[in-house]
Amino acid sequence: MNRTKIKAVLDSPQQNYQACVKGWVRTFRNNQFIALNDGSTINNLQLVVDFNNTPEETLKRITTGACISATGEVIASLGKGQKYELKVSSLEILGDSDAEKYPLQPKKHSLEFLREIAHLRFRTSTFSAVFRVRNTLANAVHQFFQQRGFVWVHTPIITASDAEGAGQMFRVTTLDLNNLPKNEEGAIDYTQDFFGKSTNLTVSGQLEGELAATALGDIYTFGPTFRAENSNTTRHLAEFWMIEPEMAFYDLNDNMNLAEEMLQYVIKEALENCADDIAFLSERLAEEEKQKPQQERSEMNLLEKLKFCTENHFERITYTQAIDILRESNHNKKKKFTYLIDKWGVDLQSEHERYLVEKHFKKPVILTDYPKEIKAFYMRQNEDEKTVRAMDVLFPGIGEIIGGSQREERYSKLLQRMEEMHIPAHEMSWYLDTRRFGSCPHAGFGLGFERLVLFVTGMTNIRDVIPFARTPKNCEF
RNA sequence: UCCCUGAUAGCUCAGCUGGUUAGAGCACAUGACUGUUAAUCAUGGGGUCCUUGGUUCAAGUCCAAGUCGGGGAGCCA
Repeated sequence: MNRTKIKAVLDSPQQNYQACVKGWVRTFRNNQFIALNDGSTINNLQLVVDFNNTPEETLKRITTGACISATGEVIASLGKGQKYELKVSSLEILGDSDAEKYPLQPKKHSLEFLREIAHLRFRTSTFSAVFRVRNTLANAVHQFFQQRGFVWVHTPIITASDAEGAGQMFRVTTLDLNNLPKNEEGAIDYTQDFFGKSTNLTVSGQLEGELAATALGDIYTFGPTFRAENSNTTRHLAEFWMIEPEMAFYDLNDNMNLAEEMLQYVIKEALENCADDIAFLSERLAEEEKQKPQQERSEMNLLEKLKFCTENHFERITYTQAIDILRESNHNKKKKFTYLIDKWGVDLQSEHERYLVEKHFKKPVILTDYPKEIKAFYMRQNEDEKTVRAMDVLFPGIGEIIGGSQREERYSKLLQRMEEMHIPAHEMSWYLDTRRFGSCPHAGFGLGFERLVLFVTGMTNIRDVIPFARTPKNCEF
């Protein structure tokens, strides 16, 4: 008999038919009730075993974690708590699980403990839900861009350019680290390395994305990105996935519209396609928040928060307006900020971003037109000569989820800015060629995929939304 | 990297101003029960108290260094 997925059994209006299911035992109650999960849905199928006519040896092998195959009739459940159950007529143990050694128990485990057994945490309700949502979001990102005629471009993972200035990079080499070749000056001789030069893992596909956008029009990248920063936070990974759209003929306004539309689209897709998972995660988060003092609990639950985001426009304000709001806030006047806002030009700390998003506007906020001193060289300079056409999308609980800008398309302005910021222009002639030949206004942004998954799943540590997290001092599995 | 904080049974945790044989719930094993929902009841086994060094008659408990975890900050997506 062909195997039926548990999701299909539970979703079907049919009953009183024969079916074969396969999956992993979550718990075995009362010597007759198996809660079986096969990953197709967060919901378990209850199997009812006739223990009087089942060998003692078989019953003993039905343990938490064991993999089994069961055939029988799907009937309306006699007990409460589930619609259907499978009355088992034949049962086979496909893989035993030594109950004494299997680390997962039918009880709540801490996320910290599960992180240490990341190879098994897929088998928990929480993590299977998280990774189904992650999949749906990834798929929705592609759908969104493909529907609009964007071209998915595969930018390189190994790069030779170290001029992007976006933080520490991981070195890529085949040189023998115990016996490094030296040149006449005593420095490492990279001409003997695999690529004949010093190479690193990419920190961003943006610059290559711009090359493609100034020919294909609208493009996006979606791939792994690497930062060797010694960041120990709930929002940073050394290896993460980034989505970077880049659009010819877009200005900052178009850029903001696209960012907002995209976020709302993918959240909606998750709400529609992962309703059970998100309902479970919403409940999980509410339970977790019960431990917190009243003041720190969020006003909306996860489900409400997600719906709110899809139904309301994001607030759009300039850096200058944000500074005014912050400076005039009671929070600032009562000196509750660790870093008080006194003058224009300072970079915003996360406490300020959180205040704007979580206290003042209580919704996602897009901040634009930052002082040029605190932003990257490639952002388009405004007429005021002080600010650049940058945008940061800030989300409650997450902070910056998107960073982007309209790009500086004017060759001389770009070159001047690179000189001021000590970016070696001679190493980036390939990038400057886009401005030298048929330059055009364009814009783009970078979306941290895991931060999006964090927001939609309501998880609070980024290490829990990627299967195998890479962080400083941690590269297990 | 900086600040705060933690590490005791497979898991979650208690263990007071240092003191004799380190506890609980869950898990596991055995038995009972059999329409359960993290099933229930009884009994039982289970410990490198993170590591190293120090103080002391005596250290799970105090001190120092280290390792790893958690929260916050910086960097950013």
